[in-house]
Amino acid sequence: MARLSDLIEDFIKSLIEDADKEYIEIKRNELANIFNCAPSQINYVLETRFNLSNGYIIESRRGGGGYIKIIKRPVSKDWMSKMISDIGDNITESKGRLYIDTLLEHSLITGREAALMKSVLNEKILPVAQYKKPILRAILLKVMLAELSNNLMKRSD
Amino acid sequence: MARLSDLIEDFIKSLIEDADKEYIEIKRNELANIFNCAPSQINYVLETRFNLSNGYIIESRRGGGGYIKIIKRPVSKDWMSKMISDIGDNITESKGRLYIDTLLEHSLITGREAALMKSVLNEKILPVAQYKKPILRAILLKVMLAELSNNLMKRSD
DNA sequence: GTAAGTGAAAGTCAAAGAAAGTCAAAGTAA
DNA sequence: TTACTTTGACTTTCTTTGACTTTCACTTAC
Repeated sequence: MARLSDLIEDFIKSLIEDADKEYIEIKRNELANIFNCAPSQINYVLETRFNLSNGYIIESRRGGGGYIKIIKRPVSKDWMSKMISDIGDNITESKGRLYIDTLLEHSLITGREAALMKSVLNEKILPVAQYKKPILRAILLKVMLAELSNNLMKRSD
Repeated sequence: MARLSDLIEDFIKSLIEDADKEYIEIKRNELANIFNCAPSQINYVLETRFNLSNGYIIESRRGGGGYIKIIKRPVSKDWMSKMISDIGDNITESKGRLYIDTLLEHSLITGREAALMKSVLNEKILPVAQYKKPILRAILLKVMLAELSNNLMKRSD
């Protein structure tokens, strides 16, 4: 018996397939209704199947007219995607800067974008325990790369 | 299903676009009538979408011949430092996005920079305890704003 | 002319409504 | 047993509505 979560996962993936955008928007309650399950089941599927390391970014809003937006990072063989998988679960500030410099050298980002990206990797500013900084930094860097990757894709087919 | 507030927001923004001044004047009741909503809905939109940190100033007068004047105020670098002190020690994702949208609207940053900045604020990706997210977010946003402000300084005069 | 009254605005605030989020307990499968 | 799923009660956030208040320009009474 297929798991409900798997069915929902497939359903969402087919929605993304069919969309001509790189993202879809759903209503949590509607979806829960279709599958006749608790709304929080949807959150579970999103957390386990559509997280960053699976190549997705989730954005949402509560209240009237609320929504959940599921953004798929293009999985191609380009620089960006490779970098993202290269980075792994943790990274030092200096290594992070190297990645950013590489993008800059190849003119994939502007100087200001590079500066912006480096600013958040700054060891000094991250308000978490020392040992967690490389982890947080890796996540921040990856989410920025994912965003850029989306953005570059849009631009030049 | 677009939110009423968003429709009203867009409507007001297009009015400002079309005007050749940096402000427009509306009648609250007329506008409420166009959108078939409670007049106080207009106040809600003004408070949430056209406030100071969004780069707008509201002036109004009650009584017969009353009006609401919405002024789009030119935003510049020194304004960014004001933003930074406005933010305080913690901020929600949606408020953070508003700050970024303001910079974009006033052409201080590019769309890609905005996307980059927003990606880092994403509630879902921050790998810290729930209650710490607004704190981390505030730090990240402020450091990015500081970087930008620095960058803008260098560039023009 | 001034004061009081009148109606036409806009303002305030709190309650109701509409989503989504969280968390932990209970259920299942490997 | 252990890890993964499902469920549901409760919370938080954002929006919409409406009753009530305040302010202002204009009349009317004196």
